[in-house]
Amino acid sequence: MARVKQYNEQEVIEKAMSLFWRNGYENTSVRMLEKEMGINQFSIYASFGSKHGVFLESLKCYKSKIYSVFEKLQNGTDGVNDIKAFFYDSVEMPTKMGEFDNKGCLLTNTYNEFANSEDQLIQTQMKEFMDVLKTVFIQKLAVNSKKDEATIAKQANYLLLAKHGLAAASRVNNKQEIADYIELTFSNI
Amino acid sequence: MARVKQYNEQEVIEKAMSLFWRNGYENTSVRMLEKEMGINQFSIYASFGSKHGVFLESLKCYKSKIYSVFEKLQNGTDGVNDIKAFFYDSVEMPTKMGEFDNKGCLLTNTYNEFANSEDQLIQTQMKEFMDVLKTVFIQKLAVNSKKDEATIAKQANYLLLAKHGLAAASRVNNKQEIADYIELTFSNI
DNA sequence: AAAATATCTAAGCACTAGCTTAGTTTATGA
DNA sequence: TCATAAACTAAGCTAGTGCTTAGATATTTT
Repeated sequence: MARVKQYNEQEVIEKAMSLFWRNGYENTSVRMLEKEMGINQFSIYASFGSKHGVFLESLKCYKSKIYSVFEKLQNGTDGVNDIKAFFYDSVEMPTKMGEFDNKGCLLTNTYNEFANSEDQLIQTQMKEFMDVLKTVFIQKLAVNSKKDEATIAKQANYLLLAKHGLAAASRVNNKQEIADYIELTFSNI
Repeated sequence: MARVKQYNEQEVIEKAMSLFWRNGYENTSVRMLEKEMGINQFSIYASFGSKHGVFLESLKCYKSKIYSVFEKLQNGTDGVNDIKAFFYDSVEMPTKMGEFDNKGCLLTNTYNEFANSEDQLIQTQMKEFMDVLKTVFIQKLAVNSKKDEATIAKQANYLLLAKHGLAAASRVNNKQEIADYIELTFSNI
């Protein structure tokens, strides 16, 4: 060994995540990452290989941050109400994480931004995330319910799309409008 | 007068609109516009001033194309069902217009893409569009209904956000999923 | 037919993107 | 103590961006 790294990779990735969350992937340049992460481009490429690599690590970092929220959803015993609480949690997450300028959920934002992209890696990760979410929704919808499978499937799809809409909305609309939206969304279930 | 234009501005704008619709504003370059419109960059700038100018004309062109759908919504006499039909029409519009690769509504896509932008002109146009839509929704919700104003306002907001979600969804989901989403969206209105 | 002038072509402008590299600095192990 | 090797700095690379311009081409009016 020789000279030692003057930065902590976990720390700089958190800063990168915050920037990607604020601006999305395409609207974040490596020069911006440089400033935000507080390290030189050389160090970025030495540690993460590419802008894409930084983004993948940022997604990983985000997932670990929201794990508690997702865990709460999974461990809940209140069926559909757990999903509703999850919607509220998703919207409030940025504030709770101290990311006051960030809007919506980084994963859902990414899902939307990469919807028409050819980036298979991100596409696959996002599809996995959505599939897991859908499975949990289906489980929750089945709790204490006499709904048939087809109805549950429809409602799960509905909630998944509503979650997309929420991500788009939380970038534009105010808290009250979002609350109204969530309440009406679940009044249909 | 001297030499005469070898292209029709209306025709080339329709091609530009199609490209912007497919890719969004940022992901469409002037070189791509050149190829799609079939004219040189000089001609693009001579006719429309800037990429931004081409985009504004494309939005105008799109608005005129969807006028019939919007007219149908306004002239309908079936209250909420007119809005529901409008949702279906919006999703099916690209297909009906022969734009099989295009997804969602160009205006809603633009609204989402420019949500966090500093482009005042586009922002204003989009806000106007959304305000008009909201006003119509409110009118429709009041038809043959005893709902109070507050309920109508909430439902109008809800439907506006649902329309956003639909635009995002129509870029990813299939016809059946979208139909399920629309049906559930209106099931409690 | 020729002068006038608008249109078209293609090259190039300044700038930013993601990424690389030559050369310097600094902590380490012998 | 000093060669070694990793980390760092800063400059630069290629390719792509929106936009401009010099010069060739074509159509119209006199």
